[in-house]
Amino acid sequence: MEERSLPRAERRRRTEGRILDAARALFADVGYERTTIRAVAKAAEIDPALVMQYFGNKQELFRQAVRVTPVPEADLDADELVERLLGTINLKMAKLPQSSLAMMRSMLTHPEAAVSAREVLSGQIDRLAESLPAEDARVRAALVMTIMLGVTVGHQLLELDELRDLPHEEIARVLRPALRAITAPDGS
Amino acid sequence: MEERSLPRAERRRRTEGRILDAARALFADVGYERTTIRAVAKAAEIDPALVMQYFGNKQELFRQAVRVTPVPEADLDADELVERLLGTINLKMAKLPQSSLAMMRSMLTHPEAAVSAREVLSGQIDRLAESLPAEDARVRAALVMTIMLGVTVGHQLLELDELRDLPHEEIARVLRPALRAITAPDGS
DNA sequence: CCCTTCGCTCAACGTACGTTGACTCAACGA
DNA sequence: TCGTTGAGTCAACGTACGTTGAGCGAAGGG
Repeated sequence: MEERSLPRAERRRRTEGRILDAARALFADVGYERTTIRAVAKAAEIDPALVMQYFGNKQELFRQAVRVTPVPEADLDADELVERLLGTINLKMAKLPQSSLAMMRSMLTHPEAAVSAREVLSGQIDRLAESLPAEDARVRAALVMTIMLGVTVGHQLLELDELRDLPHEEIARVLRPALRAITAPDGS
Repeated sequence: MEERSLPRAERRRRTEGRILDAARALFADVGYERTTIRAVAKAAEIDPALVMQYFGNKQELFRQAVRVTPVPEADLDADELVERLLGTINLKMAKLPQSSLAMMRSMLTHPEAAVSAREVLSGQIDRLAESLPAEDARVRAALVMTIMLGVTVGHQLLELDELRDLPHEEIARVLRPALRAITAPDGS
């Protein structure tokens, strides 16, 4: 399959994909403000104006780039959810999805990214809180999620030397008792 | 003491103070990129050009605004350090220093803020690691600090509903066992 | 084969920003 | 009192950005 003269639909799909990939990479690396339409276009090897034709404006490009398809999960108990969370750190070592990194990178400085981040976190807090017995379940669930947020930020975005090249099992091993201490108040 | 006609030195001091206060507030609220010299000047009720005369450029203004005077602390053991950390959450309820919030708000999108954040965190990780017995002290210290980072981000910057108006004692109460689980590996 | 559709480029507009240089005027020192 | 210093203002420059509209050329349908 040569580069030129593909069916129109296919050609459109590929171009849109290249734009989204380039946008995700840049949003994840430098955040919303420092990512320019021009830079996205150059990375996707097209003209800046084409980005506008595809997505209308920068805001909408960001929206599409970070759109995360929520994975419907079966009912899990607290311990299983904690393991699932610790597993996402694993994922992170091999790179958390660019869309998530893009959202996290921008959540402190771009209002709409902040809204998305709050929504995603609240959703996960709700799900975790449901499987916690304590009456302060929401507080505990929120703290678990902010802990994961902080570790991910330090590890993936700030790239702290102390965590950078650490086998994910070790992070999980040290973190597990801490999360358990929150999810299982007085020893389960 | 009237507003006009103060001694020159005093007048200079006050103007510089107003600029720095305005800059800190804006950097803390919207981050480095969205904070404009013009907005800082308007908040300080002066001309934008005066900001340049005082600080040279935006980068240097940010540097001065977030400059944190590190408090030299006595030697503390791990438990005392954890309590100290939990206490800073207390401080946060009554507002963490604007300079710290400004740095945190910008750390994911402004390279120099990221460097500062890493330095501050590394310093605290070092200090905490010294008072931890385990051989993986640095990893444990790093995780404790990223946990505090995440809770602070969720609480102060993202302002998650679940944490927003929560008495700091409650956060500390739930968080304490988790931090202890990391600093005191197999029960101290 | 021709007309339409459409992916794509090119050149440009308007704006907001950081930054600069010339200027004003009151405080200051002799 | 007079010349100098320095705080503060004003108008403007250059630039980078998001965004737009006209146009080109190949694909697609009749």
